[in-house]
Amino acid sequence: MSFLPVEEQLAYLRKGLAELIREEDLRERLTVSRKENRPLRIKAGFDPTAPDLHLGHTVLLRKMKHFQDLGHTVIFLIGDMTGLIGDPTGRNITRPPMTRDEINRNAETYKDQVFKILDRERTEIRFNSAWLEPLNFENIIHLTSKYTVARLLERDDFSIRYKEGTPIFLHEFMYSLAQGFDSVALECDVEMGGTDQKFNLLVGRELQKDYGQPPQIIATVPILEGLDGVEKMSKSKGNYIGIAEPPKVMFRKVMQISDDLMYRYYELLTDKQMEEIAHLRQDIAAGRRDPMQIKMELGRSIVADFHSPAEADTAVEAFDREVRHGLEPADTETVDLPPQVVTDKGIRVDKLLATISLADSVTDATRKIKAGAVEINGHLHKDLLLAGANGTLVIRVGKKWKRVRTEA
RNA sequence: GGACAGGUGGGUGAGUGGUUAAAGCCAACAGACUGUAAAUCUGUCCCUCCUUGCGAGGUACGAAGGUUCGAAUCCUUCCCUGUCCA
Repeated sequence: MSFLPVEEQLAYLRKGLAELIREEDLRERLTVSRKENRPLRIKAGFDPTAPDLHLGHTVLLRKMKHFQDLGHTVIFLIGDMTGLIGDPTGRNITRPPMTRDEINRNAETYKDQVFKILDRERTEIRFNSAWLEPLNFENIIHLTSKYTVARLLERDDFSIRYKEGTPIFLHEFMYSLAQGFDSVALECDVEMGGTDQKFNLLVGRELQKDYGQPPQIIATVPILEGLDGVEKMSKSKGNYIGIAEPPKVMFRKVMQISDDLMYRYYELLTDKQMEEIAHLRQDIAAGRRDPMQIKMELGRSIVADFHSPAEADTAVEAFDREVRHGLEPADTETVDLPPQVVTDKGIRVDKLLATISLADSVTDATRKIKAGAVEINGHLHKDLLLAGANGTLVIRVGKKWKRVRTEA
C-alpha cells in the first residue's frame, strides 16, 4: 500500500493528542516509512488483570486506530509480566501471579473488546513475558544499570510517596524499566499511552538509545474523566462505563454525567469536530438547544459504537420509559417466590428482597422498607409482612425492579 | 542490629478503659427537588432474629494471648510499615 503524504498523516494524527514527543521525530519517521513503504510500529501496553475495558481506554484505542487508518501497525501489548507489579500508583502494590490460563482467558476477553475499535488486520497482540521471562539476572543487572534511582524518583508517584513516607518497594522500580524494555524488544517507532504514562514512555526512549535503537516517539492522549467529572475513569473508582456493558446501562450512565462533562466526552469519544462541539455549547448556553437532547445524542452515539444503532435506539426508548417516566422496564426479570420467605402470616418482604437481590442483606432490606423505598404493585409498602398476595407481584426498590410469581 | 512513630469500618480520618457498632468527611444506597444530569436538602449506610423496638443477639478497630466487672483504648509476644542511627 502507499502511504499518504507525510504532512497529511501528521495533521490526522495530531488531532486530539495531549502531547507528541517529538513532532519533528515523527515527521522524520513517517518520511522514512513512506520512502521505504514500511508501516510504523505503534505500541501501547495494557494490564492483563483488568480485561474489562472502559471508555477511558477507548480514548487511546481510538487514537491507535487513527494510525491504522493511515496504514501503520499497532501492537497491542498485554503486560502479563509487568502485571505482576502493577503500575506503581501506591495501591495494589504487589499482585498475586496469574496463571497462564487466566492470562489467556483475559487476552481473549481483550480481543473481543478491542476489535470493536481496532482493525484486526493491522494489529499484533503480544505478551511481554515472551521477552521478559527469559531475562536472567545478568541481563537484569545490565538493564538496571541504565537508569539511576534519582531519575526513577523523579516520577510523580514515587516522589510523592517518598516524601510522604509511604512504602516504595524495589520491584516497583522495575515497572518502568520493564515497560521501557518492551519498546526495545519490539523496536517500536511510537509508543502511546495516557498522559499519566508519560514517565514510563520516556524511559522507553532512554533505554532504546542505550540499546542502540532510535528513540521511540511518544504520543499521549488525555485522560478521560469518570462519571463524577473529577477523577479519572477507572474501574476501581466505580466511575466508569465499560464497553462490554449492556446498551441500557451504558446509556443510562452517559445520561448521568454532568452537562459540563458532556462536551469533554464529545471531544474524546466521538468523531465530532471541535468547532461543532463549540457550537453545541453556545447553543445550549443561549437556550437554543436542549442539553438533555444533546446528551441523549451522545449516549446514542456511544452505544451505537459498541453495540449497534438499533440497540442504541432501544436503549433510548428504555431510558425514556424507565428514567424519565419511572415506568417498569420492559425486560423486568420474573422470579418464583422463594418458599422460605413465606410464613403463615404472609410473605416476609424483608427476606424476599434480600433473597432476590433487591437488597444487600435482610437488614438492608428492612432499612429500605422503613425508608419508604419499596413499592409493590404500584403502592408504597412500609410493612415487613405482605398478606394475601396472589398473582404476580411487581416490586420496585429504587431503580431496581423485579416481578415475583406467587403460587396462589 | 538499635531507637522512635504507626497499623481503626468501602476510602479518608477522629477516638487512649465504660451510653463507642466506633465522630467528621468522601463514596454508596434511598427519598425530595429537577429539563437528563449536576448542585442542593433529608434519611440510611456490619450481620441475624423477631414481638419493628431509641428491641434482642452475634461479629468488628494488624494477629494471638493476657489484665479488668468492662478494652479499639492497658500489658506481652508476633506480623507489617515509616523515620532516624548503624
